[in-house]
Amino acid sequence: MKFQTIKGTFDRLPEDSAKWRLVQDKAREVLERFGAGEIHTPVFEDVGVFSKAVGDSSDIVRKEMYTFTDRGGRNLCLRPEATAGMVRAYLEHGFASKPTPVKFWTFEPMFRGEKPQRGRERQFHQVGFEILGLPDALADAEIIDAGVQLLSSLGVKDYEIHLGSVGDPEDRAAYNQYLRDTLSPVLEKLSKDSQERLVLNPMRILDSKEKIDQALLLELKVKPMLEFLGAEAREHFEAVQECLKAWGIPFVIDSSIVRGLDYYRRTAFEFIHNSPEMAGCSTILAGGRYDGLAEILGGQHTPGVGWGCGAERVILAMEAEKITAPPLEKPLVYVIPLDAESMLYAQNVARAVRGIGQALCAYKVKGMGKALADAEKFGSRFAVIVGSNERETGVLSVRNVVTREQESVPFEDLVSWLSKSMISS
RNA sequence: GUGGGCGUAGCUCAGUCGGUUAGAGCGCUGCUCUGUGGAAGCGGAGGUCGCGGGUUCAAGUCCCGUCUCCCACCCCA
Repeated sequence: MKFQTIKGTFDRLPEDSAKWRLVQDKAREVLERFGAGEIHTPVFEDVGVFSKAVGDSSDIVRKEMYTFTDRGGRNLCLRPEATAGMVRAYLEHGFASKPTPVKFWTFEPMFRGEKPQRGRERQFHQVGFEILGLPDALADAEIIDAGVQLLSSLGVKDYEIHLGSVGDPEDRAAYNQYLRDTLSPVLEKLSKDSQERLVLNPMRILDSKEKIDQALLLELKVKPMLEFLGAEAREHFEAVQECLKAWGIPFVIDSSIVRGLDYYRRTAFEFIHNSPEMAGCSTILAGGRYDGLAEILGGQHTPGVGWGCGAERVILAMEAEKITAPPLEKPLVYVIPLDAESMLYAQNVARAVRGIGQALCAYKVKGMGKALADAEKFGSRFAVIVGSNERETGVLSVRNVVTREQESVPFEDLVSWLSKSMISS
């Protein structure tokens, strides 16, 4: 084979479509009930939209973005995440003058040059939901509720909501300073990765997988971020929890939640799936608050909260929980021409049926047995047999593929006959 | 980006100690078979044994490199 999909990408085949369609349909249904409008931003944008929003120090910008220059010399990139583009669109189209809040939902591919693994592709797909214009904790809670509703509508149950807060920028700065002050004296005792983290992003040391790091954190009794929240951030964090409790949404406080994207403020959360098959890709939905992002993009201050939900991962989670999607529509009829002379007539039958449903017609004349077997292989409900008798009389032989009952139906009555049988079954 | 595992037909897999023309089942397809069911029988198509080099009289098999996918990291949805 000369060509194949490039690393980290995959073909989504017809046999995969039922699950994908379910995810997309439920996202639309659930999120539009929250009042979200469907939005689609371009897959490529000015690289600045993401490098500014996500942060130059983030791994996504530093080593995972697909950037390129077009023929006009423009510096572009394939979008690595959804939020920045949606905020850019919000600003560009003057959504600030629309009633507040503005809610967007989307379902789009994202691109990151990561090393592929299960549940981790270079082109992956996210459902996104954003609420723009509301600084209130109520919006944070609502957006988490929307995530819960989406997963519940898909039948996904075996997960936990981890809730944390990264505070306001000054809280985070103070905490990072605290970490540097506390850990610098013992720099040599940290793992090599964490020594780098201490310079670049000290908070990442907290969720290091290295035992020596964790032991050291314990030994030094390093305080969690949550103890550094300012009064307002703390109040906000507690208000979010109050809402969730009031709505009976279970969650666990997780002070180790660290965002890879710099624009997050205050609330940060992750929905983490429990099944062992999801090890390594257990975060199926994640998000938080990003007040300040609009200003970074050159707009006026616009608070916002949102999340992204990885479609590939949710589908893996559904498979782990043995959830199946409803099958896609099967052919209503399979038309069988019995001789070469009936071919056109048979096609006419199929064309008529397509007014109300899916119709297939055989392209070759085969033995009756083979043809009926084909009707079943294609999954059709009825086989319509067209031979010389049928052509001469205009009365078709319609056979139920499952029950094998057969009756004669005049061509002109076929569509209404089929409609009736669809209702009665 | 680092470390490890895998790779033979569309799918699931066999292939001995390195030995002649690389096999099976399923699937696809043709015929037996021009008016009623998935059968059966007999055929056919489909492979650069992931790719490239090396060792050897001889490589699917041994060695090296490389790519993919998978696993653990990094990181993330």
